[in-house]
Amino acid sequence: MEHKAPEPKRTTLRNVAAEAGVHVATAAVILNGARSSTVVSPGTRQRVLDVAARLGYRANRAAQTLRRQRSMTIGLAAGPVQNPFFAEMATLCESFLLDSGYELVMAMDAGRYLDDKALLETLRARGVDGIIMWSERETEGRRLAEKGFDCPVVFFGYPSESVDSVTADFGLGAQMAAEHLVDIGRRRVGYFCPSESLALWSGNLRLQRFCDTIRAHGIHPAVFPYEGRLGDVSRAREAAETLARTSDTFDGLLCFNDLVAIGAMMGLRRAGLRVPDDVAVIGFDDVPMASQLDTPLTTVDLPLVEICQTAVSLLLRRLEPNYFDPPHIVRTAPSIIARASTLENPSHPESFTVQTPSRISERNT
Amino acid sequence: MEHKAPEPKRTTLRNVAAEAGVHVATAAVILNGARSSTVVSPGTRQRVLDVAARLGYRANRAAQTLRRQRSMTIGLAAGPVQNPFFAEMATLCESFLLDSGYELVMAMDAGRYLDDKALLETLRARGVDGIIMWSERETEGRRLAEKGFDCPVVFFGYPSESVDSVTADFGLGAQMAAEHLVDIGRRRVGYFCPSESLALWSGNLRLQRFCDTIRAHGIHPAVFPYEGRLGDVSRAREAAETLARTSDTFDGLLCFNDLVAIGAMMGLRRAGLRVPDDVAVIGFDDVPMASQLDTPLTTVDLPLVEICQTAVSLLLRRLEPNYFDPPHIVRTAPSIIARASTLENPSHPESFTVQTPSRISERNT
DNA sequence: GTGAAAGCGCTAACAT
DNA sequence: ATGTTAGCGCTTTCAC
Repeated sequence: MEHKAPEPKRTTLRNVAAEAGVHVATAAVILNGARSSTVVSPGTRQRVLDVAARLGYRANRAAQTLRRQRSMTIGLAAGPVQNPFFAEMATLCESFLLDSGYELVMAMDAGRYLDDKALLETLRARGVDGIIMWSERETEGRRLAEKGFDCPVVFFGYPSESVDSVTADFGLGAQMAAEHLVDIGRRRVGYFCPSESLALWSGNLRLQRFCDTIRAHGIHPAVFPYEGRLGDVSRAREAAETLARTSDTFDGLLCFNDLVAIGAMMGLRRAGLRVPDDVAVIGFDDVPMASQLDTPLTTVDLPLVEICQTAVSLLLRRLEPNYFDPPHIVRTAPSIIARASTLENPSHPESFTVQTPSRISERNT
Repeated sequence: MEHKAPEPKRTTLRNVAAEAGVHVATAAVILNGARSSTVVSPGTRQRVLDVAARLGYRANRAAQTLRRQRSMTIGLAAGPVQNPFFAEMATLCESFLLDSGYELVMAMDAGRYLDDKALLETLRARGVDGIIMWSERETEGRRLAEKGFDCPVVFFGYPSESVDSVTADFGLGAQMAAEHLVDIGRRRVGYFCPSESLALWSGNLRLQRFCDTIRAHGIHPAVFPYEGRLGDVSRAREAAETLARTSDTFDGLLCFNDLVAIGAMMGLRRAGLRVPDDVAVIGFDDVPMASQLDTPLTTVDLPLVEICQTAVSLLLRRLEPNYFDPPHIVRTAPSIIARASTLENPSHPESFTVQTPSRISERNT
C-alpha cells in the first residue's frame, strides 16, 4: 500500500532562473547576495524575488559551502549538555553566533566521552569554519589545536601561547569564597570536589587558592576529594553523606561547582547536619537551580555571557582574511553571590546580599 | 606582526589519488567506500590507504552531501536544552543515530522561541535528511510536516494521521499518579501546572485523566494553573508558595513535570508546609535531580530510551528507498516511581518501591 | 545590467 | 581492476 510519492525535488536556483527568464548567475546575485560587482535592475530583481518566493526556493547549503569554501557554522566542543552550565554555554554561544550569521553545531558526544581530539576531528569533518573548545587540561585535542589545526580554535579554559583563549579568574573566585567563609566566622573549612576536577586547570586553581587563602588566615584547610565526575549530583551526595558521618571536622565547604554543592547539601542534611547552621556551603557557576533551592546556594558566578560573547568574537575575528594577530588572552572576573547557604544568621532563608565586583577584562598582546 | 601563515589547504581526494598514482574514482571507492561494482586489488588499496593516512585525508562533507544528495544528518526540533528532559532526549537520539552512521544537528533556537515552522525550515536549510520533532500542539510546523515536508519527519507527541509518531501514554501516567495519591490516603488532591502546559496535548491529557480518575474515587479534584513556562522552576516555586499561603485545600499534588514539582516542593516548604506530611507531590519525567532531592520525588517515568530509539528507527526507515508504509503510531507506557515525596509513613526518606508495569508498544496500520 | 563558463570535491554509471 | 565522464547546486570572474 503506497502512502506517498517520492519526495518532491527541491527548487533549485536553476528552476528559479528559468522561470524568471534570467541566467542562474543573475538569480544567484539577487537571492544569495554574493558581494559582486554585479548590479541588477530593480525590475529583474523583483521578478526573480517573486518567482523564488512562489517556488519556495532555499539555497542548497552543501553547494554553497563547497563553492565558497566556508560553511558559516562554528563548532562547540564542551562538556555534556546535561550539565546546566554547558547547556547555558551552548545557548549563549549559539545566540551570539546567530547575530553574526553563523550557526552552532555541537559535538555532543552522546555521553561517550571521546577524547577531545576526536571531537575536534568530528567537528572539522562536519565542515565547521572554527571551533570553540572547553579546554581545561593538557589533552591531545588541545595539543592538536595548539600546533595549528586546520581551522581556528578558541579555548575556554586556561591560557595558551598559540591559541586565542578566554578564561575566568577561578583563583580569585576561590579566594573570594574562602574569605567569605572566614568572614561569616567559619574556622574549620574544606574544599569538596570530585576526582575528575583534580585533573582540570581550574579545579587545581580553586583548590590551591582556596587553601592558600585559608592558610593566610591562620587556619588549616581540609580537602575532601571523592571519586566522581563533574556533573554527578548523586555521587556528590553520597560522598558528602559519608564524609559527614565519618568526620565532623568542618563547618564550611567550598564545592567544585553548584551541582556538587547541591549534592553536598543533600548529603549533609541526610547525615543530620544543617546548612548553613552546621556547615556553610558555597558552589561555583550559579546554575539556575542554585537560587531556587530550599536553602538557596551561595555561589561564585562566572560572567558566562561575557565569556561566550568574547569567545565568539575572538573566533570570528580569526576568520577574517588577513588577520594574523598573536593569540589573545582574555581574562574575566567572577563575583560571589551570597545566599542562605552561607547566612550568618540563618533565621530568614532569602539571599541577603549580592556582592559583585566590577569585572575586569584585559587583553594581553 | 604576523602570527601564522594562512591555513594549510586541506588534503583532497585528488591529492591522494595523484600521490598514489591512481585515478580519483579509484581512491574514492577505497576511501569513502561508495558501494560500487568496483573491486580494487589489495595492493592498490593499501597504497591508497597509506597515502591517505600520511596526508591526513578526510572527505569533504559538503561535496559528498552535494553529490550524494544526502547529508547523513538528522535534525532535532525540541524544547530548550536547559530543560534536562530535552537534554536527555537530545543525547539519546544522538546516540542511536550515531549507531546508524548519522549525526544529530539540533535546532537549539538560542532561547529565541521561534515557531516550530521556522525551526523546521532552519533544519532543512542546514540540509538534514530527516527531522525528529517534539510536537505537542497544532502548530504551523506540525501542519507543514503533515501536509508533506520535503524530508521525512517523526513526531514525538500526539499521533498524526499522516506522519510517523511516537507517543507516551500520558493519560495512563496521570491516572497512575492519581491512584497513587488516593492509595496513600490523600483526599484533597489537585493538579499543579504552568499555563504553557495547558496548550499541550499531553498537558491536557494529564489534566483530564487526573481529574477523571480522582472523580471516579468520589473526590472532587482541584486544578491549579499558574502563569509560567514548562521548565521554569522559579515561577513554579513562587506560584506554589502563593497557593499554599492562600489556600489549604490540598494534601496531594500532581505536577506537570519534575521541574514544576521541584519548584512546587520548595514553594510549599517556604510556606511552611511539609512534603509529604502535609502535601504529597508527584512529578513527571524522572529527571536526574528527582531522585537526589532532600525529599526524593515520586514521578511518572516515561520510557525515554525506548521513545528515542523508536523515533530514530521510524525516521531511518522512512529514509530507505521504496519505503512507503502508511504512518506508524507507536505508543509507549509510563511507569510510576514512588519515592519519599509520597511516602505514607514519612519517617525514613528513601524510595520504598518502584512499580514498573510492562511496557506496551503497539503499531497501528 | 546580464550571460557565459569554469570549477569547488566528490560519486556513480559506464567504458576500457 | 582501473579510468573516463558527467554532473550535484552554487559562486565568481570575465566578456558582452
